[in-house]
Amino acid sequence: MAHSEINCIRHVSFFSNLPEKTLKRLVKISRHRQFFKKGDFITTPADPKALMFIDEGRAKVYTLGANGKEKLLYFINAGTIDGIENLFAPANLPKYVQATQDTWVCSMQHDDFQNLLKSAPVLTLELLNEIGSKLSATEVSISRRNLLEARDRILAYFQDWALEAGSNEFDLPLKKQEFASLIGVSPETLSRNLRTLEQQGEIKMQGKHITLL
DNA sequence: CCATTAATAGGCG
DNA sequence: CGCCTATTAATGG
Repeated sequence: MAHSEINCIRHVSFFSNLPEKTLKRLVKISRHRQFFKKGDFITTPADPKALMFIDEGRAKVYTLGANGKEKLLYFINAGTIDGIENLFAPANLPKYVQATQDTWVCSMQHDDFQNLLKSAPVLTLELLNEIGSKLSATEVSISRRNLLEARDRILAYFQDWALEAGSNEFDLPLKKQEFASLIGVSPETLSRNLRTLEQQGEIKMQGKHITLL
């Protein structure tokens, strides 16, 4: 199926409610369907990218910890955007975005985007809302890492995913390895905690299929 | 199938 | 809890 530039923009929840006129202007300043194969870096500290969104595929966003190990920050999936924060602070923490499967991204240059913001108040408002929700998501993530024990961090994520799935049963949306990195713990520790949780009757687990009890 | 990657187990600091 | 290593499971070609 051919790539529709306007639909590509519209699929981004952040943009979907904008008037047609604004969408067209967004299309105009966008670079479309840039391909990255699995494992490719979409963004590195040396090559920071503009505001971008995933048209198709999936990528992980991470920084490096003191020991050089990667610390997973979050995933970006089809229809989500990333890089908003760069509009305000060009140089922030070293960030890597790496495709975890074949991925197509569309992107915009910050300058172009900012110019557009000046003449599109609705877009500006949407942008603020997006930033707000991202900020609170980040706060949740940080507080979980700092305040909760590994065991409770795991359960916190499980509860989120159960809510998303609308069921007590769901599949892990990532590899356990990646989950471990996300909650700031080694794969071994995650594995041990999962086993403990199972023994305590908190969860049931068959591979990636989790049941919250 | 074989080869590679992911997950688990156990020992130890 | 992290790091290391061994073993087993899952995955991909």
